[in-house]
Amino acid sequence: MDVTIYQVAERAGVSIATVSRALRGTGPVSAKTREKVLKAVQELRFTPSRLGVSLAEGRHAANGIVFPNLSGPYYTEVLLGYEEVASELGRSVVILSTKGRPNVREAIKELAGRVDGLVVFGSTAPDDLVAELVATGMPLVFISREPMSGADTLRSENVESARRLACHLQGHGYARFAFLGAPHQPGDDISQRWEGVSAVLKDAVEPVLTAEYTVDSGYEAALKLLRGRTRPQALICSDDEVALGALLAAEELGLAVPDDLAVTGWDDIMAARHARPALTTIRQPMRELGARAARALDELIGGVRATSAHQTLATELVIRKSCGEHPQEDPK
Amino acid sequence: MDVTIYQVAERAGVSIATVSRALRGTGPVSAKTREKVLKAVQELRFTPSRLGVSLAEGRHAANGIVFPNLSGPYYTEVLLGYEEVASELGRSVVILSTKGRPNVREAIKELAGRVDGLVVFGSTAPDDLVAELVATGMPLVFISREPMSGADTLRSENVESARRLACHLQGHGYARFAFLGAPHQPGDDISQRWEGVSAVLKDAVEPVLTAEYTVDSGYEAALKLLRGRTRPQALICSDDEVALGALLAAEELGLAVPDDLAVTGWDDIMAARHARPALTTIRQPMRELGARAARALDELIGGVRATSAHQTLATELVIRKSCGEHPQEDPK
DNA sequence: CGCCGGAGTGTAAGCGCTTACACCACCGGA
DNA sequence: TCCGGTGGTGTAAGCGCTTACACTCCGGCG
Repeated sequence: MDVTIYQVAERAGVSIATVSRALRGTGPVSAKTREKVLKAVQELRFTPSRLGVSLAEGRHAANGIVFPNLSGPYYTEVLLGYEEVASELGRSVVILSTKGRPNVREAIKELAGRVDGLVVFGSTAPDDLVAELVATGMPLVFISREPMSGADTLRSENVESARRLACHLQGHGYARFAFLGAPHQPGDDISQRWEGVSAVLKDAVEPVLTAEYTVDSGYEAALKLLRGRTRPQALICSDDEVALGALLAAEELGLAVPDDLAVTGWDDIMAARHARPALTTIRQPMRELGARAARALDELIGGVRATSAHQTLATELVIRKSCGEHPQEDPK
Repeated sequence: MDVTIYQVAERAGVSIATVSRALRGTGPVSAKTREKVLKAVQELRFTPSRLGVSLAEGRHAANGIVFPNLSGPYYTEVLLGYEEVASELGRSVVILSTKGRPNVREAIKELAGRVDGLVVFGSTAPDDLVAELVATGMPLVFISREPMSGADTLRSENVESARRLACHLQGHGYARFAFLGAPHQPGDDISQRWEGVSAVLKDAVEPVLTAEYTVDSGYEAALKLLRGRTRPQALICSDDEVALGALLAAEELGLAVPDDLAVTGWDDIMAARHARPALTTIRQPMRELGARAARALDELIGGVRATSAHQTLATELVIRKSCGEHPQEDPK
């Protein structure tokens, strides 16, 4: 910007303190003076410098968020919910995508330096960096990470949801299952999903790795798997994108879904509804996740705790065509 | 943050000027002194305050971007390309979504106050606000807005692409068309697409309004249209989401796509590929759009113009199943 | 032997605000 | 009439940096 509070003060014939008070409504200012100030502000098109304000106030009035990428709808939706609430609370949001970035540590620290608090997706920051951040005392919310002290955590429910899904598939009468997902770390969403699925299906389910959580890697993995001798009857995919890839693979191999093969996803992204057959999947409240993160951060920053430090949000099983035609209702 | 340059200076037994010089590499510092400073920095875990640096340097090292929402993949992809390049250039990105926000003007001004430059999607800011922003002299890049002076503009090609699509459909032998799109303003993407389509198809195409650019409104509009007496043979949709809605409507009415009805989209979002029939559509280089915006802004801020102030990016016609089985090749 | 110039460092003036504190009227009550 | 308040305002001290400028050594040169 250009025009400063000094110019306004001079034009209005008052001191800068008075201008500040008139503008922010702190402290008493006579009606006449206020008017003069406002007039000068108008004429000069004065906007207080954010930098000056922040430096003096000692706060950025901004929040950060760190996510791996935005290609799928998952992070996007969370981000959207986050931005909406953050800006309701008067905070701008600064984003950082770590995908394909060489210097994640630096970038995250840099980001931390320009915000009052940070939301971090579990998968994006290595443990030691997390510890370092926590040590600084900065308000922090982690999404999909194991509860820890020194920071809030937030995630949607996985284990029980996975159980429900597995039971539902069992109800269809399938006996051989595969679980398609990239290598996962202890405590992340995927490993929780696996935990739920394998608890129900026991030996009947086999874990299969994919390279990533993308359509292409889902396609590759499914292709390989389905060409094998003992083809599973149902593919439980760790997310919708992998499932879409599996659908593509099945199509290519001439397998009918769901008659020859059932496929399920996770997240209920947009394409899940439009795929044919439409994907049976588990809907995560992604927007809500973002919104809660923003609120939790705000409380952390403000120092008033109204909500719990560690939240788990409920999910919903969305039954469409890809798991079979006549589902018997979920037994449990 | 907590520890300041003064503490570092004291611990290292030097002045703050020397600390600053040692850290930034401006001005001469003896090896011994540098070492002392770095040691103190380590021990104290000092990180320069972004606010202090910015205030002194007179720059934010941050860019803003204003978009309507993130629900579709279009803005998301642009954002992603933007963030990637911006951060390569050493700039953070601050986002602002205008969807459903009451005080857009204030929000945009506030955003403008915390960045060095702004990317704005054409549809989000009213003309007078645009003028106001331009008047401030702030570096500005508008996406999908008519070229103007005082700011860069960037968009992907529409008119010729629309022509190509229309010709392709004509090649299928269709004679009655409808163009599905929300009310558009002069100069925006949709009106350019309509321009291209109607230039080729003339009276054979009828414009049909949708409430928004969403699956639901596409569905509604298509349902109404397809129930009418003279059903069009091909639906040219203004974007993929509308087209997906149209697909749903056709399915509900028992119309086979593409045998009974051809449908096309625009953007080539993820779901376009996975819909069945897969959508014929026009692929925009969304990521590239964002990347270019970031670079243009950087040049604007730096004052070095390497690229043109007004760019138009080429698109690609992606032919899939939804427009018909045996396309004769595009005549033009 | 006196000077010049450059390396190395410190001092202090900003950058644009907020706000504690001091100050000055002026009013009403004793 | 005097005094304690209080509304209204200015002064100045930060907030955490960067950097122009001044200063001090020293080595090298004439």
